[in-house]
Amino acid sequence: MSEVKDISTIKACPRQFVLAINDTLNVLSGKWKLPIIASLLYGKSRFKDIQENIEKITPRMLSKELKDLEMNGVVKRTVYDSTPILIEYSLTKSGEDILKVLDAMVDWGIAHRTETLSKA
Amino acid sequence: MSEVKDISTIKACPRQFVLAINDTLNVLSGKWKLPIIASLLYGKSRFKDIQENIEKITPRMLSKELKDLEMNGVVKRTVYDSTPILIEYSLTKSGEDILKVLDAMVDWGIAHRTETLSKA
DNA sequence: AATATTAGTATACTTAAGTATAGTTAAATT
DNA sequence: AATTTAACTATACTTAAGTATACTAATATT
Repeated sequence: MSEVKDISTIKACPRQFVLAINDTLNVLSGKWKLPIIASLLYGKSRFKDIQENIEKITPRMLSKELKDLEMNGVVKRTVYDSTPILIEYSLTKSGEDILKVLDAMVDWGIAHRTETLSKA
Repeated sequence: MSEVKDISTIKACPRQFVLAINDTLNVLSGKWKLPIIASLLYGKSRFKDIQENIEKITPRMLSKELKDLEMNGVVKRTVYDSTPILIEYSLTKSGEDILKVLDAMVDWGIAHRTETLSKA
């Protein structure tokens, strides 16, 4: 019934794959990262813009998450030395490329809903 | 410098896309879901097997997460009415298909590391 | 001169996620 | 008859994630 697998016959998932997946999940998980990235996918914008775009996010969370994303190389913060000073956030190349992951997620999510509904 | 966009000109992300992405993130987020899914990708197995496969997971967490994944249609729990009773966990079709999402994540994660290293 | 705006920070708090440890039921083995 | 194994559950606890509210510094507007 249950085939007993010898541990040595099991292909291990290469460590770098695991790391890569975790990196990706890190960038996407939490309550606000996705809304922020989505907001930036429509173009660079300022703190206030993003805050108004995302209902109910507090400046504390927005600030924290932007810093986080910046540290992870997903978001770029540019300070324009004009008066008044202007600060703009934008996605890096990697940040834009994450759209491919989101596409895969949309596909799976939709297929999954179809799949589970057909069995309900 | 910063182009002011009229809100009405911004394409909104279709609601179903957002839902789909959130469904997907839900299935993957948290400390243990991915290890559990990875473990099941190598074949159906029993509670004890998974527990031994995943170092440091407590039975409480494994139980909780398996229930969660089952409720979300990703994992299937089969009870064999043998003596002793045998319980096996496996991935559903959807559960297996999530590999495509993981592939996209691996690709992004690796490209992202390359990208950020080249700039460091 | 008083008020508003941008881009945040500070402090205290609540809720959610995960951990530690022990216990349960039923049958199997010694 | 006592111990072990499988598949969990229960209770209490800790840590991480997110919220609420107020505040600040620098400039701009009225």
